Amino acid sequence: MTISPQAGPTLAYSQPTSSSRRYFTIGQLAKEFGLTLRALRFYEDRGLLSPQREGHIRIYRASDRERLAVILKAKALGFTLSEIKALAAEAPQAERLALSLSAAQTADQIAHLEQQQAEIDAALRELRTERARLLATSAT
Amino acid sequence: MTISPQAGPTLAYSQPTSSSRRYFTIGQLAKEFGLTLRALRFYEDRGLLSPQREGHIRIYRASDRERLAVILKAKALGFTLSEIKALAAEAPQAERLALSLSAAQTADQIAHLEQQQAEIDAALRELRTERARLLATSAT
DNA sequence: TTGCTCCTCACGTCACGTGAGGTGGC
DNA sequence: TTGCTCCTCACGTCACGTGAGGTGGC
Repeated sequence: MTISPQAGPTLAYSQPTSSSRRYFTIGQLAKEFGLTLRALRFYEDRGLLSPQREGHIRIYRASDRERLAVILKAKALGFTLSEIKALAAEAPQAERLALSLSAAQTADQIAHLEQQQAEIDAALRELRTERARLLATSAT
Repeated sequence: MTISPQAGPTLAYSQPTSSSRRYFTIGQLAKEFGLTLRALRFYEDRGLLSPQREGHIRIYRASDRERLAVILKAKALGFTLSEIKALAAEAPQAERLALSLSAAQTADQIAHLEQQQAEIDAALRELRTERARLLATSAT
């Protein structure tokens, strides 16, 4: 969950300890990351993951698992899946599993989230006032 | 944009001054509230508005306009359209254009928004750290 | 045979956006 | 005739949820 220590404009997960296994089923990854099978298949459909196949069955490698971690990290930062796909595509060859964020892109996303934050703050202020009013009224 | 001064668990817009006109076209309401025609038709499709018709053309009355204001107010508080529909249906007969919010519902919505706020706050913290790192790196 | 995990459609949800193709009145 | 506003489909977008119907191996 930490930003990678490498220099340069990249975000990445540090290698988790439990990745000693070489291959993962869709069920294993879903459980580990708290996702549904549908979500994992959807990420594949959107071109964000491309596990190998053994017949019809998906086989995820350690690199797929790392990439998934990066995807979820970026989602937590508020990027859409298509933005994530683009950011991953821009990443330098040596860091195919990371995201490439420029200072400008980072600033854009900050502005975007600050906007949402302001809307939620305004709603919360009103709702708290309203709740106080309701409680005061019912107590009377 | 203020909570109605009436006693009781209701939220409503105060009557705006420009409602001297008795009827409105969809275009007039869209412009006034900063919505698209599609949005207004969509609210109708979801059963939140039911303007009259003159042939095929929608005719909105002052009461429709007030109801729209309530809908947008509730949306700003983070309620979904189906929640808004339910809240409007629960409102007492005499306040058909208002929303009926209980203290419990208000508390639920506050909790919901606080959850979102926490996620956005966490994302913002990371993005600001990352931006600072990017700027420091590029300055070196 | 049951139970578990995996698979591929494919429609549903949320709140609209975006044409396509057409009408009515100044 | 042009321009404006209105209309009804109906598919697209976003990130999946949710069955339906079927397979493979212990």
